[in-house]
Amino acid sequence: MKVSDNLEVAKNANLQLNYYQKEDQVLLAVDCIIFGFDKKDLKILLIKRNFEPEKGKWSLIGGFLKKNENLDQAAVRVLKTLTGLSDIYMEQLYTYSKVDRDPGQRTISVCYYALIDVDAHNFDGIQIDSASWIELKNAPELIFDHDEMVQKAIARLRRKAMTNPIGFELLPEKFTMRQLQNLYESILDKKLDKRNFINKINSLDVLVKLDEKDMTVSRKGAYLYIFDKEKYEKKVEEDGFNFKI
Amino acid sequence: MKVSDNLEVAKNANLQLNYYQKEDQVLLAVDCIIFGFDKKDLKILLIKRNFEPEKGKWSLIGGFLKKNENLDQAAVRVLKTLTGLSDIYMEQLYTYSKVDRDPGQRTISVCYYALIDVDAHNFDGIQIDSASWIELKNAPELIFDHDEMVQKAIARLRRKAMTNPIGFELLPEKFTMRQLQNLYESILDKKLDKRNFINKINSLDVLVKLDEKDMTVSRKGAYLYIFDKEKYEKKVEEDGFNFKI
DNA sequence: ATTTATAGTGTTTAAAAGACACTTATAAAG
DNA sequence: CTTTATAAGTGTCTTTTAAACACTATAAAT
Repeated sequence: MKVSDNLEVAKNANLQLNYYQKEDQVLLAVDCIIFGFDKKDLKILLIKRNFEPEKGKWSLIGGFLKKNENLDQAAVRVLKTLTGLSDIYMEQLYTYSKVDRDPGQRTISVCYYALIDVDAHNFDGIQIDSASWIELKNAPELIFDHDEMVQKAIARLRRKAMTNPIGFELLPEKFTMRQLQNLYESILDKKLDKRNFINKINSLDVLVKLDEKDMTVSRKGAYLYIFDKEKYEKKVEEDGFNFKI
Repeated sequence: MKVSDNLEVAKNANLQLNYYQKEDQVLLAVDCIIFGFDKKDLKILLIKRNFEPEKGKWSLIGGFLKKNENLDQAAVRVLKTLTGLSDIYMEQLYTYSKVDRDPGQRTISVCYYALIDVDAHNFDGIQIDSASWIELKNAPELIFDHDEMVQKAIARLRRKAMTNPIGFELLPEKFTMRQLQNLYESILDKKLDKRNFINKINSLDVLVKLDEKDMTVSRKGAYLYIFDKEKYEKKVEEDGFNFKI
């Protein structure tokens, strides 16, 4: 008895239970672009694959959707399993489906991106030795269509960071104006005018300036700020406020 | 011999061929939100399901991904099969995956939206009697998570139409300024100032004003315009031009 | 010739974005 | 203690873009 016959038997028996007959099933992968910001540079977390196919090459982290979870949960699980991190900003990006995108097996990949404050989370939790933070600019070639995914994630991050307060997810809770500006300069990949940037940010009126200073950055030190999420949400709700940089 | 046993045998035999062992497979559906613009109103194409589950209820059109095609191709095929239309603007929107979203069977749905000029395409091609163009504002409740999909599609269309020349996909090749304004008013669901709108559009400098007039709209008649796609693309390439309404 | 319905047309004001340079606070060095 | 070095902090003017606003023009129908 051949494998295919056996599958047919199983399928046919199973189908009595289902409405959608004879449709093809596929493997659903979840791949994650993990962005981190480290003082001056935007980085992504990559791994050197220690399994086939494409063993030894650089890749995004990923996993497979399980029957009893939705995609958001799968993305959270993948991130948690491989980095130990939880309670992280994640967002679905796009679904990739080229027929031969994965030479191992027909696989569709739903891509997510995550934003992490590299400093605040100690990375003892990283479950894989082969994972490294790599500057976006120096990123190596990745397997499959992962480069395409990263490009789309950067475009999304760029757009989204200009219209939503997600940049703060990449910063420590307390940050200086210069850090915030550095972050936006990294995301947009261009220099911004310091005075215009600060005026802009202040006009949004969603930061709280602390008395505390960060003395590591200069002789003079720089005041620390925090993002006032409650205030932001209240403004959105009450005045239809639009975060816009 | 139970079905599950049989499946296990088949699976195990099969796995020698595959890299990714013991991962769950799922059904991948493709659902389409089809937008049409009919003189004054933004509409979507809906069907009354004549099959289980949820037979008799309103739904988006959809189908299932096949082994030998990617998602874009599946979306094109679904649209073609059910409406006879091809060469239509389509774009992937989002992937929906709630565990119990489809009571029939565990199904993940990748959602697309399409933009159609209702007038230009004669709908003799429509393959299903049960399909109807329904004004967005009067749309009935849809099955599963289809309402959520439509909401997201509207949001996407709104954003995208403000920053890309996709609105023209919803209009006849030749259109009046008023039609274009009506379209944007429908998409944004708010009134726009006629003079400001025309000034804005003219400043973009991507329309060609024809000598021809549409005499059906008023005694005076209204000049017809066409979108100059070549000019637009040249501007984008050469000057980094940004379509922005 | 008059009516009627919609097309077509500019200017002024307000708001937002962009360009631009000097002073200040503090720690470290001497 | 004085000097020095370093990045922080701060405002104004100009340009561009968005928004408010109302009358005239055209052609068909009567």
